[in-house]
Amino acid sequence: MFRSHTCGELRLSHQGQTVTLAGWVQRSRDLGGMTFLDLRDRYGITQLVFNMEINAALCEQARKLGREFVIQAKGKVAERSNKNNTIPTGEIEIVVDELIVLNVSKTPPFTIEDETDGGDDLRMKYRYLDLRRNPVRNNLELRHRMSIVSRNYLDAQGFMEVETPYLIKSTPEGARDFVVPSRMNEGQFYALPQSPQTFKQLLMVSGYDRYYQIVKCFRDEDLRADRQPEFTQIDCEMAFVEQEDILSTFEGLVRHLFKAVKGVDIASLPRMTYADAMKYYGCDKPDTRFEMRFVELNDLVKNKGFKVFDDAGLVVGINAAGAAEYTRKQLDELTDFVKRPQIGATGLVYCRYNTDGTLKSSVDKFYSEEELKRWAEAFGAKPGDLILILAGEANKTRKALNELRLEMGTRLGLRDKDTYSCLWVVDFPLLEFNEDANRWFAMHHPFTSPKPEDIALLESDPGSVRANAYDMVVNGVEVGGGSIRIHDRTLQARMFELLGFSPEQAQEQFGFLMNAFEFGAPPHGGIAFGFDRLCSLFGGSESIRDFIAFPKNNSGRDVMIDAPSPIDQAQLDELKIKLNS
RNA sequence: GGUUCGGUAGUUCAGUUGGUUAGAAUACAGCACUGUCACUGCUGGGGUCGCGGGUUCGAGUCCCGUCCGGACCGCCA
Repeated sequence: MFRSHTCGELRLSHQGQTVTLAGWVQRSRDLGGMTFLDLRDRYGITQLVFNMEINAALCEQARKLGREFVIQAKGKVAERSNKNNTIPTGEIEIVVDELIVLNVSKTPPFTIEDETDGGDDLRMKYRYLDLRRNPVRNNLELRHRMSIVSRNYLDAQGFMEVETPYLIKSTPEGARDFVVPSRMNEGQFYALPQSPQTFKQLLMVSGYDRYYQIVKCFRDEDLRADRQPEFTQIDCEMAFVEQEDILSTFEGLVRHLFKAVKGVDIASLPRMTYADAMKYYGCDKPDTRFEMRFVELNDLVKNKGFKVFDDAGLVVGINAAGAAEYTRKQLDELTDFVKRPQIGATGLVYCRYNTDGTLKSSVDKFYSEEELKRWAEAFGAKPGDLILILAGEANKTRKALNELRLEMGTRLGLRDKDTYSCLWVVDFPLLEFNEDANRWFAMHHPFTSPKPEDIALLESDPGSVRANAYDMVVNGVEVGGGSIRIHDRTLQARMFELLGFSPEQAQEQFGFLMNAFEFGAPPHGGIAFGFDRLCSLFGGSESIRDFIAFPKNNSGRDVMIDAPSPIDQAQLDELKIKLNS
């Protein structure tokens, strides 16, 4: 062994012991007559000391060591005369009498410190150096804990981890597939799974009635801070269950994770229907750390001569409690915020409830103080509050107000990252109509079952059919989602028909699943959690990249290994692939 | 596909109305220093101002294009 101890474990109780440590040179402090050297590994930092009077040659050797040299040092644990109570090993140091350089290092392009001087770009290029830094390592350690705790919980609940293939079949629904050419089957391609969806359903048919897998999934879509082309899911499926069984089982998982990893007790998760989420928060993943619910004003504001409101499909607002002191400048900022093309509102109406009880609005030319008072009542506003109102086409306006609500929540400090508000959003629509393609698409996926009481509507009004589908939302982040599946071949075939598949196409794409359903498929359903997102949420970060050892950048590139990259003509030839550019 | 912000020393950044030899901090190298722990002090080296074109007597600075990176919209069953 290269070491008897790690750099994080020696204490005063080890005083006098001869130890051998190995690690990286964090920093040296050369005082002339003596040299101090901080030795670092995954576990901590231990100070080595070299003294010119005791061993001049060794001291000279130590002075030559550069940052990130890998060394092995043997010596005696000694009590420090000047202790450093900022680190756990600060009471001791190693009086070194043998020093071996295991490897030299070039000067790293950025400092390997908690507060590094390196920018994101550079740190990604040298990710293996970035991973030496404490903040990044802590994130990966958190991820490790999360995966262990999840596995233990699911194992204790009788779930069995089964691996499913990565080289599978491309399917038309959903995200764009990553494809892999098959050398042995000329002109044919595998696809990487967007999720193990069909396989886990087949496992239910096989009788593995509690399945899980912590598994990579692949979607070839544009990226975001919380989206990578390859990401990890905690993928689960259960047989002989109803929606309620799934919700309680996986509510249990998340509460257990919060308790075991963060020491946080989470109350039983409230439920909100999709319809309510859209009506009161303007999105299907509301951040419920704060209220500020939407209040619709159509009845109060129409036909008073204000054209913007009269012409609007929906007039809806929020009450920013305690924000009445907002200045003209701040209100203009908010107006600019909602008018940005990404948000798309045409303007912002405010109504300030002054602390003296008077009301002041940007539209008080059209509305009397009496009417404004009624607005305030509708919002439950109190003196000192600020009402913000948007108007326009209903869906667009809700979406814009959702952004404004989140912005106000941030500005008013209502989105503390150490506060957790979890809920289930349930009763999602089964289908949504896509104008461009002029057909219905499954909102969750084509295997999601409709609510039994809504099945008749499939024929008359497909858009109003609710699904047995649910999302878990924490602090405005969709951390997981799932559904009760269709296990009946006839209903599944009807779904494919609604989605515009001919029976032949359905058979070709999903025949394996529908055929399986003819051999005794049990009722089943499941859920998948976005593991990277869950980790970033627990770690208090917006970006999932911080919790992935080797992430991709905004354009899906790995800048460290420089992938993707062209391949040799010989490889293309072997695959019978001809590039047309 | 679109919007927006950025690219200047190894690194993080500053750089005035377009005007002298492009600066600071940090890192690095050298010297001095026996209790430091962001050691300290002194000295030094270090620049294709992303790239290409244009305007101008003169461009890091203005214009056009392009490449790279970040955030976002579309997209993400």
